[in-house]
Amino acid sequence: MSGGVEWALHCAVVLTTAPSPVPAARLAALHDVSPSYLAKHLQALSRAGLVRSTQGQAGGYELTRPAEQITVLDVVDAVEGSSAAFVCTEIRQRGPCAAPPEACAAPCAIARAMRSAELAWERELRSVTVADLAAQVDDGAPEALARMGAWLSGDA
Amino acid sequence: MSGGVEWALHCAVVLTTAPSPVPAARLAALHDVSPSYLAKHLQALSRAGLVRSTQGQAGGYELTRPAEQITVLDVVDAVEGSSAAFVCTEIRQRGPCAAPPEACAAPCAIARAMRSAELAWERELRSVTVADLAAQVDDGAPEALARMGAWLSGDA
DNA sequence: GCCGAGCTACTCGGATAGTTCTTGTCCGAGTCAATGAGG
DNA sequence: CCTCATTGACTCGGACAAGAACTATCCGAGTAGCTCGGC
Repeated sequence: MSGGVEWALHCAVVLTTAPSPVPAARLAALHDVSPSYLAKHLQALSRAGLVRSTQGQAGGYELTRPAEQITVLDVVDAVEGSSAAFVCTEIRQRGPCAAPPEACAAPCAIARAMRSAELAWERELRSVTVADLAAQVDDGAPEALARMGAWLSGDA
Repeated sequence: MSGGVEWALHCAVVLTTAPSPVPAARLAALHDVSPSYLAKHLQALSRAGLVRSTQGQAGGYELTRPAEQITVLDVVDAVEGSSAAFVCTEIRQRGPCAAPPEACAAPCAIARAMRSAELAWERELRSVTVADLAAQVDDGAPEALARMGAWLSGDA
């Protein structure tokens, strides 16, 4: 899985506390990661409609919806692409013992099992929102999130 | 996800019906895939202890356990490697607002959410055995599996 | 003091190289079965 | 007819290239705010 998913999720969590737009460069400085590369992933979030971008001075990124309405799956799909990890190439229809096409209306048993597992994975990620993550962070280290929000808004 | 997982699963299912060892070349011919590349994945299965390999004439691969004792997760882990897809790089400990190391004994909320999803995925794959897959194939197309087994053992 | 045109500086967005991982291929080491000679 | 050494061919196993995807970077298009002159 792409490592940018982790960055995007952390950005989404800290954006929860920022009242005004935050530039990508500042988000990168907060996490000490490559600014240019982080920008790429933030663009993916923007294309998916999770964040809104404003240009010019005092511009940056901000969430478009309340954090309670953004699931972890939304962020992962935005960065990774929503395509399934396992793709069935229908090899049962190939070779000397190929199954007739009319018998292949339904996906094969292997594809069904893999799809079922992916659905379980998605269901789990859909059950956690960015707001939940922020609440857990605040439970573990109170005021840490607030300090980050203040740092993003104000001083260097 | 690696495409070889599909090949390995199909091979495991058809090996259910073969009483004697089957060479990799014949498995490749049955599915009309690259023999050399399929051999690579069968070696992975062998390293994981799912299949036994015998050399020389009349050699080939055969399952080491009853198909009821081989889960889909076993095959996927053997081919893909059992490492987690999401790896937390602990970026919370970096940057100007870094969390103190003593507060990071437990994994962060993001890593927990991703891990939980992966566990759900693994649980689903662990609940399906190769025997289940074979039974479903036989339900959908009766005798198709038997025909494949006969082709593997005997004629060209 | 108020308004507006111009300007500057800052922002995002997509197009551009480098590196790692997956895909695909090949040939050598080892082994089993068949074969033929000998007893 | 039985035994056994030899041969042969077939098997796996790991080492070797090609392509794609991820990682990392840069510069141009566009915009918001600030500045300065005019009214």
